[in-house]
Amino acid sequence: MAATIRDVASAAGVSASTVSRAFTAPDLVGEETRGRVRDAAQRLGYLPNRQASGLITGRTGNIGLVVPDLANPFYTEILKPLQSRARGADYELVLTDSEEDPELEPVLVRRLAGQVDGLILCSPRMSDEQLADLPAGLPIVTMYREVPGRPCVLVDYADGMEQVVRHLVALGHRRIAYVAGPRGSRAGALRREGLQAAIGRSDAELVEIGHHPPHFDGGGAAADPVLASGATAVIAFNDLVALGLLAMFTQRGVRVPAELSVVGCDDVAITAMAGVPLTTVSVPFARAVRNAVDLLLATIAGNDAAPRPTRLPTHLVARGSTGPAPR
Amino acid sequence: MAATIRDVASAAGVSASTVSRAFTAPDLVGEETRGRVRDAAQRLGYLPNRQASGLITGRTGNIGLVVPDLANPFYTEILKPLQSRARGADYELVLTDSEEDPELEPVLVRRLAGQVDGLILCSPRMSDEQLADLPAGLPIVTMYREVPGRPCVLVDYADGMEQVVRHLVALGHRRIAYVAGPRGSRAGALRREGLQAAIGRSDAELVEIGHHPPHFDGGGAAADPVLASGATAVIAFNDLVALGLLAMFTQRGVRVPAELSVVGCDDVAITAMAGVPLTTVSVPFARAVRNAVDLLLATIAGNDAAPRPTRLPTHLVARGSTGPAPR
DNA sequence: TTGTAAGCGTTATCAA
DNA sequence: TTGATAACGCTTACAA
Repeated sequence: MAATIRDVASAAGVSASTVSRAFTAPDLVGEETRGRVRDAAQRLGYLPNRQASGLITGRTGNIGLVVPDLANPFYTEILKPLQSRARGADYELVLTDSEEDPELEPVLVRRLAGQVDGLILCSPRMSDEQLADLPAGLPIVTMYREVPGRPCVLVDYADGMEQVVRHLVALGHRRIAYVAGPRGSRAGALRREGLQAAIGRSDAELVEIGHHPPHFDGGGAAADPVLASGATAVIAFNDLVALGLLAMFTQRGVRVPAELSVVGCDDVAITAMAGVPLTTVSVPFARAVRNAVDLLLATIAGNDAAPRPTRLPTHLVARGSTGPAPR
Repeated sequence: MAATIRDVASAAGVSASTVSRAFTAPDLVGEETRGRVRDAAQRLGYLPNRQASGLITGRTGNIGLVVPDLANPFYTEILKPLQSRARGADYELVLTDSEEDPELEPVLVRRLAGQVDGLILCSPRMSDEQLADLPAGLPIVTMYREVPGRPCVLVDYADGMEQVVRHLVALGHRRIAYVAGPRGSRAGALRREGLQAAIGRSDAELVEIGHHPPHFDGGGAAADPVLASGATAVIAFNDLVALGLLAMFTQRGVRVPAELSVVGCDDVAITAMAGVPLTTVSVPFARAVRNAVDLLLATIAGNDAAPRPTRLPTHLVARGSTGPAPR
């Protein structure tokens, strides 16, 4: 059995309370005593039992993450920085996949509620009502979704789209296709708005190709409609769709970017590894997740700052998939 | 505040123990009573406090996962099936990145020990001694690494390499290059052994290109040596390296597979999305992780089966990056 | 079938 | 600066 606080106490010849204090409030303990306690603990391999301390302090030492789909690189991209920052603050990370199911999400949140000190909801799919109905006392930070009264971290997709349009127009493109993502997507709505606004300010025109699944195959399915549209450039909902387009264009013998330019969105790690390196809108994943964790920790600590959402800039990364419009 | 077992008890007009039993051993409770308790619990939104029950049962309801690098798709690939299976068994998943640090791993394991009922160690980097020194009472299953006395899930890389060699030889390749991974890699050792054995049985020869980092950039760096080697086919340590090779070959104007065939290893999701779809050795990720979870749950339950490691088959997936050897 | 009471390992309060 | 003691919310003998 693992050593308990009492084992350490008797080994060090002090009471359990002193051992407890030696770890949680060292300055309340005499220097010499503290040394003895530390030694005894070391010798016995004592580690405080988090369940027991949590029972009384009400803290678990865990933070939870809920994402719609762990198979989507967009969501796994944040894992490394998130885990790292959590550990830095001495928290463990509890991971949950909501299977893109809006109804499952609130259930998962409630289930996790007792086992974490706070939650990061990444692109939650649940309705605004469900989001508002979440236990008020539970610290929650959302990413990529705005929730009134809760801290959230957003990225400026609209501006990213503006940059894309400027880039394409500068290259001479005047007819630009857009492959939309799933119908209900909030991120999609933001991108489209930004896109339409930017197009409106330019002398180019936008051809909407319609909604497609946000995966590689979705891009494959959209390729022929894009070719039929007569556009010289296409902007995809996200990088995976762009990669799907790219693959199908190759299959059709359409050269990128000589005949057609392709732009993705998000800049997940693999975009740079594609056959034709993808021009895309870069989301500052590491920064976003750092912000989210910091906001969450502040909320857990009771510093209810951040009434305004944090909005992070995006920027265009021009790689090999875009070039001058063909004449 | 969240409702406690006492709140439910008084709401249902029974004692706390009855409420407890109604959830943990329903058949010990009268039907009518059970109904009243359930109703009251529902009404109050009661969820048992895991810390409190864990304190007495000694269970946490968590299983931990330790991986070397959360930014590596090879490790994120298992997340979805792992999380899913864990949830199916009513466990939460606690995620940890060991930063490829052999010394950090045992520390993390010990830290997690108190907070999980068992651990899955994915490709642990620590030494055999450190592995053997881990707390004996802690249920642990390793993936991709054999540990005497512990259940582990392995995949048959040697046979995968055998299949690759047969495939390439059948296509007429007689001079085959191998780009090795990091020097200490155990997976690499297995692959190389299988490779050498298979080459030995064939009439082809193997050109070893030397050790490279197991990432996209490692592949880029290996590309020129491969070209200089005169090989007509190259097998890479893993898919990322293969993708790096592919990209650099494209840059050098070398056509794949017309002039050179390329083979990866693992079949992470992105291989099928590369510009030239990659021929690779497929690791049955979902099956492997299901096995690992099942072994872990059995070990937690005290069914110390599985003295023998589970060894899963791999299979070659021939895609577009391999073709007949040039004359 | 149900209730009473003890105790899991810790922290917090209070007194010394 | 330290120690007794009472919680925290739950499960589990044991008794009824």
